[in-house]
Amino acid sequence: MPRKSYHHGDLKNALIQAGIQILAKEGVAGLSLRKVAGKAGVSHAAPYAHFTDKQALIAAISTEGYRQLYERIEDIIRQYADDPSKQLIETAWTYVDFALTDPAHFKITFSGVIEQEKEHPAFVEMSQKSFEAVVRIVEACQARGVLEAGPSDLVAVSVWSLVHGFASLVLEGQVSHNLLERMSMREMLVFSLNKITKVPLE
Amino acid sequence: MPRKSYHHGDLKNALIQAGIQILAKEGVAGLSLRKVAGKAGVSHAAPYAHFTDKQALIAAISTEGYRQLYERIEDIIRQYADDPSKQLIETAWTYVDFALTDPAHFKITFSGVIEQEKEHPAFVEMSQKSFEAVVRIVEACQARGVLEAGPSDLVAVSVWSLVHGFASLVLEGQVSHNLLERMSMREMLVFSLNKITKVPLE
DNA sequence: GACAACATCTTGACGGCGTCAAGATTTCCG
DNA sequence: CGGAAATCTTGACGCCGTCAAGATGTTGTC
Repeated sequence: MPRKSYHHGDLKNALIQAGIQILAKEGVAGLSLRKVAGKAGVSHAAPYAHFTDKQALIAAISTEGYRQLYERIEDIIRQYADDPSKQLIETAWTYVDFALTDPAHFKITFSGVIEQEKEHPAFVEMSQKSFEAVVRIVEACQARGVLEAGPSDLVAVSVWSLVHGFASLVLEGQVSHNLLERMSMREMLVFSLNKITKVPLE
Repeated sequence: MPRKSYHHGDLKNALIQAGIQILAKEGVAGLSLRKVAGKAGVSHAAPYAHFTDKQALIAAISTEGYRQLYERIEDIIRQYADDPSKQLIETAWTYVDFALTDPAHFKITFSGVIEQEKEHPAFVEMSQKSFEAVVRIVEACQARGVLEAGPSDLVAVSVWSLVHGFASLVLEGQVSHNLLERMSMREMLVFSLNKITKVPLE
């Protein structure tokens, strides 16, 4: 798809999308600036007009991953406005589902591929917004007696740890074949979540 | 430190150790085969006599990370042979401590940097042995009523998820400064662990 | 409407990287 | 002792991230 004009028009977003596609097809190791540029139909150095270096592009791709997660969480909160247990489960599952559906994008977003994250304010902002959404869900669960009382940010760290850890273990294939024959991913996730709730979910 | 003879003698292990040192000083991004070779005092292609490619060296470094963790877990099990609660806490803490002490080595070992892990049997074996050690601790905890009954491998996945997730969040700086002022890492970890035990630990 | 400043993109170059092939050196074993 | 095998070096290849210089298009100003 060649472009008509010398200027691309929306190269920055095109590069981010190209990057996400390359991640899906070739994994984290296959992601290079030159391939991303090629896929967007520009020369190998064109990305430097929009990103200071490769890390900046990775940060943008990660930010987009966080943004997608955040949107889904907000949708779930709205959809189950009066059912905090459901909010908790579905948010946890959407996280694990992200990991299973787009492993490389998940890894680059949530598994510390990005270094010096402090230098990428947009990334920090999206990660904080997502965490705050989890805190809101935790507070709603506490109000209904689904989770024990206590500092909501602290409880949110526990919940977030459990879910992130589970997704990581699944991605790394550390969850044994034996176990997977006995129950589904979702059942295992709910089993784990039930360990930290006062009331059984689902 | 030049070597006397043409042959190195123990180049394979020297390369692994050189890799671990480079990880500590320059992080995951700074790890290259050529630098590892240089640090070991051999030419840039010498590693290929011992590793089929860079992934194989990374797998060996990861296996060594898992081996160190496994040894510490076994020590803890022996040291607290009649106190499963202590085994659980100390094993969890040694995992988080690894992440804090040697972040890059931890990431490369436990955060899915290695691809196609099935092709590296030594790595798979060490990861299974470590998981089985956790299963043993879980079973001991269940026998004492510290953890609820249920399939021990399933409960172990919950515990392992929580601990791995917590370590990852800490490494990525997702645990807020605000929270860290109120309590220590270890207190947060114990707080989370207490959520999944029947009896308070510590 | 001209033109200057600016943003965007191309071209070409550099060193570092993973990898491979060919050959040198040393060790091992019959 | 002598050849086979293991180990290491040298040199090359293409891909990579990055930078500098210049070409091209856009925008704002008088």
